[in-house]
Amino acid sequence: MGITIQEAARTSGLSAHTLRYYERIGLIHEVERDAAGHRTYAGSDLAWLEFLTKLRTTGMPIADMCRYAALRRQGPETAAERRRMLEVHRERVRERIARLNEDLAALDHKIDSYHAMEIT
Amino acid sequence: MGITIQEAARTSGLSAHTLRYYERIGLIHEVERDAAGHRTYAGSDLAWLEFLTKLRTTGMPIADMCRYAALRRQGPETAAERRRMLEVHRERVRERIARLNEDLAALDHKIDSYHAMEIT
DNA sequence: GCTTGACTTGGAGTGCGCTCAAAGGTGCAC
DNA sequence: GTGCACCTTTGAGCGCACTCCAAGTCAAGC
Repeated sequence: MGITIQEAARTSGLSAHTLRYYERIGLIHEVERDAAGHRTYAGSDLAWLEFLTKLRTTGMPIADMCRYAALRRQGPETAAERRRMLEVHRERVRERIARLNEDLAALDHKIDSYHAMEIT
Repeated sequence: MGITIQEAARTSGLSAHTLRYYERIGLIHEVERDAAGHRTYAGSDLAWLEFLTKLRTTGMPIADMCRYAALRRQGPETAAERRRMLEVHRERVRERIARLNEDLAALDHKIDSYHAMEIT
């Protein structure tokens, strides 16, 4: 029961290096070990990793993710605080998407002007 | 004619440090100097900076921006290549927005589940 | 003339998020 | 039982994009 670090790396899209690093800084809680001392990742670990990578790709700093992970380990009484963290983060993501859309429009405009240059 | 580096910093949203850094690495071409050797930024410099910051905030690496800047200095015969660079970049930006929207939806879902926890 | 303050330079330092190196343990195939 | 692949650890190193420092220049105000 539980998959190796290489399999977990392939599944999560992170490197084995990064998985160990995440555990070291407390982002992932103590992964189970087999008799040889090798890590074996459970389904719950993979689900958590998937959520973590969503936070990462949406730009949450590692430090905030650590804070979230610490709250999660403290138990259900921290649920409201975790929710607030996510809400604040969501707002930032929304702003970033809005900003990206604006800049994308400017980029479109610029590219159009290059096309115009080539035609004339 | 031309504004000081501090004013250019305020206008562009970059720091004076960063403006000098950008010039050093060739992102901005030799800014005019006054009698004292101080930089004086022209309107065209500010327009270029504004465009550069759009490239940055949309995630273009500095190295690519340098390449774009170098092509631009070479003159109009590089227009097609610059356009292609922007088109490639635009595609990446579109993908990133799409990915962010997906992750935003997942975040919404997660926040909803926290709300559900609190109600029950 | 002296202070003040904003500017100049080259090079070193910083923070983030990994990424790798070195040295060693474990278990399976032959 | 030897080789090999794959795992372990601690701690150092890296790439990016700045960011700052030290030492110096210059113009204006008193």
